[in-house]
Amino acid sequence: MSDIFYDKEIKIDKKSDTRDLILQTAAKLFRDHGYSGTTLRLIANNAGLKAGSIYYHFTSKEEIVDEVLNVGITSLHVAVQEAVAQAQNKEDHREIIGLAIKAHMRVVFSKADFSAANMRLHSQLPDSILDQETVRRLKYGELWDGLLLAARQSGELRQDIGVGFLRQFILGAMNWNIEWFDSQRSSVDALADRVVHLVFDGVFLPK
Amino acid sequence: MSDIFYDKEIKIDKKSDTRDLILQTAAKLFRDHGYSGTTLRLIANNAGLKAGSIYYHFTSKEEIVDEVLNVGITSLHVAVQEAVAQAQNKEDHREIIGLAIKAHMRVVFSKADFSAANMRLHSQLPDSILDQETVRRLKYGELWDGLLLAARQSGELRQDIGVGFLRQFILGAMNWNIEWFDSQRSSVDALADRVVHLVFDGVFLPK
Amino acid sequence: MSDIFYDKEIKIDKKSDTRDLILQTAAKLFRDHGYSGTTLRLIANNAGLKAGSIYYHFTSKEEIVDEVLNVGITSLHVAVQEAVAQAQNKEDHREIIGLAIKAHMRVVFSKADFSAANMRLHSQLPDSILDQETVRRLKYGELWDGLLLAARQSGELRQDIGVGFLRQFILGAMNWNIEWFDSQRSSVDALADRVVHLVFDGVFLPK
Amino acid sequence: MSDIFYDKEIKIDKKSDTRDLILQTAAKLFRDHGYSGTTLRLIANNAGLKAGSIYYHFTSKEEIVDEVLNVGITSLHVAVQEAVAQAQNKEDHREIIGLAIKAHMRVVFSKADFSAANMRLHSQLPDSILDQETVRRLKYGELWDGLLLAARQSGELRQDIGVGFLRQFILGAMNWNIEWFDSQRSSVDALADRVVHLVFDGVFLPK
DNA sequence: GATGAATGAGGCTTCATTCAT
DNA sequence: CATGAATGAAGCCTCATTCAT
Repeated sequence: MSDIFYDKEIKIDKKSDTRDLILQTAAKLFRDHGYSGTTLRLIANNAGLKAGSIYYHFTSKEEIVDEVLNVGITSLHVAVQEAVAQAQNKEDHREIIGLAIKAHMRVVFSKADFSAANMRLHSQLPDSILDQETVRRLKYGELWDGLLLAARQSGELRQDIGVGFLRQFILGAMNWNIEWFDSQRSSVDALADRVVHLVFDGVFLPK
Repeated sequence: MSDIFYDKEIKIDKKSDTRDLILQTAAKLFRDHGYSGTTLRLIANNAGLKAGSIYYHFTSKEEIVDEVLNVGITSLHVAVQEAVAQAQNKEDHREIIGLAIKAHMRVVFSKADFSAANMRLHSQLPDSILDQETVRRLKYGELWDGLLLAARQSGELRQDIGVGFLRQFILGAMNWNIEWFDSQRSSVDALADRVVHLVFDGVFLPK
Repeated sequence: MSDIFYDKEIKIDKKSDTRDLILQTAAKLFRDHGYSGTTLRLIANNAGLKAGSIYYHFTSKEEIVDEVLNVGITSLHVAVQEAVAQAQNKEDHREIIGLAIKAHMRVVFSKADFSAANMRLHSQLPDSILDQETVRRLKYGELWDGLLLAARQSGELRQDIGVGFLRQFILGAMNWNIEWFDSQRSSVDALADRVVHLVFDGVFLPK
Repeated sequence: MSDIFYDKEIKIDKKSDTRDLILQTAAKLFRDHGYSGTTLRLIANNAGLKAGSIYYHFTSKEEIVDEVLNVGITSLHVAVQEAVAQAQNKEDHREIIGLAIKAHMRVVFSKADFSAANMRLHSQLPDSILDQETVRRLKYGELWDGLLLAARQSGELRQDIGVGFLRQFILGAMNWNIEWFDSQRSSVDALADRVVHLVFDGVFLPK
């Protein structure tokens, strides 16, 4: 995906327009129909092409998923990293982690669907892709673990539950929304605020 | 699924043994490989049959998924209902909802995989099945909404967030574990305890 | 190929009829159109099937070629071996090798086309098959080398040319006929007699 | 093929360099992979072009094969004719035919592969090409028949076998070597000498 | 009840070919 | 001259499904 982060240039690369279009289309379809449920014909038709034409841009279906997954997790990684960097100097871990959650959720619900596809496809992937994807996921996990560890050491975070489990809890609270939330009709930012609130303080009022 | 809940009857129906075996096998495979990724031949072979034989017991692949999904959500519904019933007279909403969470999670990780399949398959279903499944899901949601509404009205629950959203938050916290938790190696009950803890009180200590 | 050598039984194996039919059809087509030029659809149609049905009997196109090649070279090996065995006690190497040549040619032009396919396909095979086929060919070559070595040691054979080259010369003289000879219109035995004659004594009269 | 025989002209046609390159590349690939096994993309890549570019020089794949075949048989025809011409005045038919055989073999193993491709491709050709190619082959056959007829009438050649069959025997002895002989590692001239020897006098010593 | 055998539809992929640039 | 990009047809193969046995 060559132009997902560009800001000013109107067109960096005319040539890769179709390639990017295929990726965007594929991401959306993968997100909605799963790996096997997304056929190349489906991708092609939705991108205004014939199935065979895809092979001018990609060598296989697997190459497409792999790139979709990669863009998805990379977008998340970069966005969370940037969000965190802005609040790095502060010592308020609630704020840092809150910004991370909001960044993650904003990306997951952004137009391209890459990140949503990534979060959803994992269990359906063919073995040939799983390995690379797992590595990328681990790295993203480490980013979160760093944040959580710092917060824990500062004493603000609950101590009785392991960092790994805390990370999974937060991921679940964020990603499950893909299953039901309609970002066309409601504000993702408002959703993210509520997620932050519940993740931080729970559903029950303190006694 | 004809015999998943019976206790005392020694055999309801000898004939349906194979049918149940097919369903159990299918549930596990659906859970792991998704809808399109699970072929009838795969189900048949794993059940010790040939593909054609399945059609003596079911009329189509869709009938199989539909029943798997139905058993899955029904098991959840029944289990949660029973768990709640035992604590119904008490006024402690923390306990009631805690029991509900544990019941849900125990079923999701139970051997048969029906409930896990249900939670995972939703996005990959063909349209022909979606409607019935959506109805069943709604009913299960209402069960939870009842619990949450009572707790909210009692004043124990956070008031500033809608019941529907609270439900989704809890579902996310419970179901995401399917994606990573290995129930062969760790205790589901211990996992459930931590989920209850975090869902109730959040990851941060009260200030 | 399960029944290529049976004599009396009318049907050994009803089940493998289709399988054998596919092989026979494939052999003929491979012989005439080469490896890539022979499509599964072509094989299927000529065998009265639809393309997909072939996969009930074989797992891939390569499995089909491999078996065709195997039957082809095995038929040759067995036929030549038997022919030689009958004249083994004699010391007349002209007769032994003459019988070998006639046996090879009779098999190459027999109805099934397996041997003809084998002789022709070699250069077009995918790498995945080449290895096994090469092994089989080498064994067949060794059979001939044995015959030629014996004849050479007896003093009857020309000494100034290596056995390996003699073998290739004889193979060429026999197999080239596949390219032009029409076994429907002329006698293969008469052809074989002339081949024996020329191979043994050359085209020029002794001076 | 526009410049395969020129000696003196420095450049007939600069433009046709690429055309010739394509033909040379195609000849080699056709020889090794057969007709269907040789794709235009393969030819293009090996010639340092993109597939589409070939269509500036040729109107179709068939035109390419046709020209490759034509160059192949023409090279043979010319080479044999020239070889024979030099010895025409002599009455020694052994020498004349020996020179013809050596000329044929030298061309078949020469770098360009056109003749080798011709000898090998025959059985895999699409109908649309077969007719023209057959005509060319017949003419080449007549050249040989002339030589053989003269030798036969002089009494030197074996009389009991038809000229047509003698021709096929000699062609087989020459062409089969394409299947196994590695001209990079051994001398084609030495090979040709042995072929001449065996073709003329056979594998057995005269009794 | 179950299986062997077959099929039509459709999946991923390759190919010869076209054509605007 | 050459290429980038696309296409329709076809290639190999898999799948849900059928049905006689």
